[in-house]
Amino acid sequence: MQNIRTVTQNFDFHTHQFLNHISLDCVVFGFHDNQLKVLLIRMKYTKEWALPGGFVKEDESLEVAANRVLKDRTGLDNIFLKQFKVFSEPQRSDRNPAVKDLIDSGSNPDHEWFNQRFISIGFYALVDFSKAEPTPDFFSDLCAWKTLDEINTLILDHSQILNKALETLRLQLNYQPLGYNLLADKFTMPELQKLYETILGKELDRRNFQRKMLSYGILNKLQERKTGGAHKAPYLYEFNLENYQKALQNGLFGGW
Amino acid sequence: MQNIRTVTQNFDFHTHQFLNHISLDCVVFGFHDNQLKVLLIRMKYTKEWALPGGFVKEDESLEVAANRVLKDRTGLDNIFLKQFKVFSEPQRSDRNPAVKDLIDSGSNPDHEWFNQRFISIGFYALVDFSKAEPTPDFFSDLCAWKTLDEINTLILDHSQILNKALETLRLQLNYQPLGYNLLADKFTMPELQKLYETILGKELDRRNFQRKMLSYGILNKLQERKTGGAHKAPYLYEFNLENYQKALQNGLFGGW
DNA sequence: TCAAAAGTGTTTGGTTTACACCCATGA
DNA sequence: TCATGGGTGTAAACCAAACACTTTTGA
Repeated sequence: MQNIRTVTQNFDFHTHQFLNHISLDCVVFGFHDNQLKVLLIRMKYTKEWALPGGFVKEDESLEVAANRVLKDRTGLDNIFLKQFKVFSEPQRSDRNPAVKDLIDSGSNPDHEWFNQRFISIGFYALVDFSKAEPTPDFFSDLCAWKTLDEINTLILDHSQILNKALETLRLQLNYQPLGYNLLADKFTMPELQKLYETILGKELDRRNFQRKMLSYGILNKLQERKTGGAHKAPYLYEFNLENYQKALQNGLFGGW
Repeated sequence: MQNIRTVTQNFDFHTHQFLNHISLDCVVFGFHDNQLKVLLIRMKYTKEWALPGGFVKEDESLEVAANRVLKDRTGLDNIFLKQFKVFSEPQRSDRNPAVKDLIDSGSNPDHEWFNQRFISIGFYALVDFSKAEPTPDFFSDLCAWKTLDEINTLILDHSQILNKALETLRLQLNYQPLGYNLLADKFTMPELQKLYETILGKELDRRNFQRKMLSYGILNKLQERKTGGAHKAPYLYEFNLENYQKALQNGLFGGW
């Protein structure tokens, strides 16, 4: 197995002037094939899976840093993202012994950087699956979408971070424009419903869902239909963003 | 005006081993005289008002640190507290020039500590007003409850932090045991209603409020009444904590 | 004794739920 | 041609909003 120096040879954290002790991790959600997906990276040498993350430069806010990280991982600008929790257990960033050896081995000038204690700010991000181009970072050899049931162990406390993000998504469903940011510009009612069902983890009545959604006045029904499916062609809709934002101020009430 | 050395003479941040760049600020809410109150401290020399806050020791999680800070400010243990947002604008902890002079003056060994960039994790806390004993910290000469309309300018971005806490409180009203933590063990229905009205910033119908609250099954009606008021003596209630917690899992729905 | 606060109940109208029928499409 | 998914409609149950009357209390 290669020395970690190879891994970090072009990445001197001290000269890059990142703030000590502070990292951020992003739970990037996408929606494809009627399934919720999460963007993960695979570490180069240990082949462990992890959430994409990064550090904060001296002149960046957390939000700017997270946008930079996400731009690197997806190629997208202006991604919708929200802080949801800071993970700060003192032992949370302790690596397991094998990985620690890897980091400490040789005369890697950055091993102290990695072995310091980090608190990590968790962000969740919503992206249009079809527009993102998953790109690994310097420490990973792969960046890919995974459905929730494809995800097993993640490094450190990343599983916990992911779970908290999911819980947050569920709670914020009526307060954040999740549909707008996760779906393509034009989408069908069944697609929107599947998104809701996936996030909520339960099935909803097709007809009542449609009635309620339309009653909010946040959708524009298009004349166009989505063809190519194996059955009756459903209408396409787009969000009326102005009304959507306004409606979210008070929450889309009624409970699902 | 005294040298800042006097202020920090017993408080060497380097030997106390706090993490660099990380601070926390607490918005402590209490409810008294049918009004929502916030705990503030007054800085010793500048007499500016601020949110109580602190720093994180090397072996503490944020939550442990926040509990320590709150124990110091109120004398209470096991306070209900929640992170709500990290404030991380690069310039947010820049002091105004006059205060900066104060900190830099003399050969104060800690002035570098104060002049570094901090990101601050915002916590809101809910306490039983009657049990808290406001106590200033090393940098303040006064710690006191303030109603919202008594609060003018706060230092740094503390006004922004306070506003965000209030917004969070409003959004979490149906998901967190606000009543349980803000009211005394026994309380009247009108008191509970006033709490809701204060947080929501609008009036509610007395009769509908009572019916809905009782329908949740989270209150135990006591035989006791609260005497001493100028009018008909209202019944006292207490929370059925088990049912309350259970009900909050799904949110107390219906919207107010 | 009376104004103000508190306890209790009813009517009304809207919303949610549950369910049925018809249409379109590719296998 | 038929199984499947999609569009649209309706009756019943439920819940929330608006509102009235009575009781208790200290000033």
